[in-house]
Amino acid sequence: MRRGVRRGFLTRDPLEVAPDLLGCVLEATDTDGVVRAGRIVEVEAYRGDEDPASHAYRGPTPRTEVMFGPAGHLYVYRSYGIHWCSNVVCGRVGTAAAVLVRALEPIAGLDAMYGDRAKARRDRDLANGPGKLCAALGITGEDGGSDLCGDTPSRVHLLPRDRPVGAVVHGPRVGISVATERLWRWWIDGNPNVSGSRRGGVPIG
DNA sequence: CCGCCGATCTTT
DNA sequence: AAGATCGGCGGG
Repeated sequence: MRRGVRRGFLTRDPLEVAPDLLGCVLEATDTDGVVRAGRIVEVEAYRGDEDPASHAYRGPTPRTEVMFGPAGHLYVYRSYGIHWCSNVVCGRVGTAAAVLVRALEPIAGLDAMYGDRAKARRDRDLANGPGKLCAALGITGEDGGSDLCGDTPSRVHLLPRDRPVGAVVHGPRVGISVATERLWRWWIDGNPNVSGSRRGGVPIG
């Protein structure tokens, strides 16, 4: 049977998908067979064709190719030569929409996560940033293109919400120098696992 | 708590 | 040459 969210849930505009991903669970089975998982608490939307902050803004390249494909796959990129970062591809084939997963609340495999996050002292330090959560789940460039919906074999999956999500706020995306006026970052208000720069949030709606 | 900066790889 | 980051260090 299928494991993961329905692909149709992701075949929408990233501005709709992003807040809907809060509370969903990102899960990865590591090389020892240990399941590591966390609840998504912070996301950012990137809309390739008209978004100068998107890696896909200038059209497809070998790196960004997966973003132009079907929704529900994983786009992984190298950040500052050191970290890996994970995005959920969404939207229709031919568009380059994606949602960057910025932070998780760890819920399974915490002991294994500490093994790959030597600097973490508390649970909330394990995955409170896009590079940290990839390390915590053991996601690398080799996982790029994985099917998160589970229709084809994959060690990384995106699962539906397992509980209601509290108040959601949004604000500017982190670490970009263009299109900073767009409030395309969403997070769960007050959640201790949200990444460092969480100021400036305003209620949505 | 805050700001600065180096590490190190991919793309332009 | 710059970047969708992180963590160590120094100062307040």
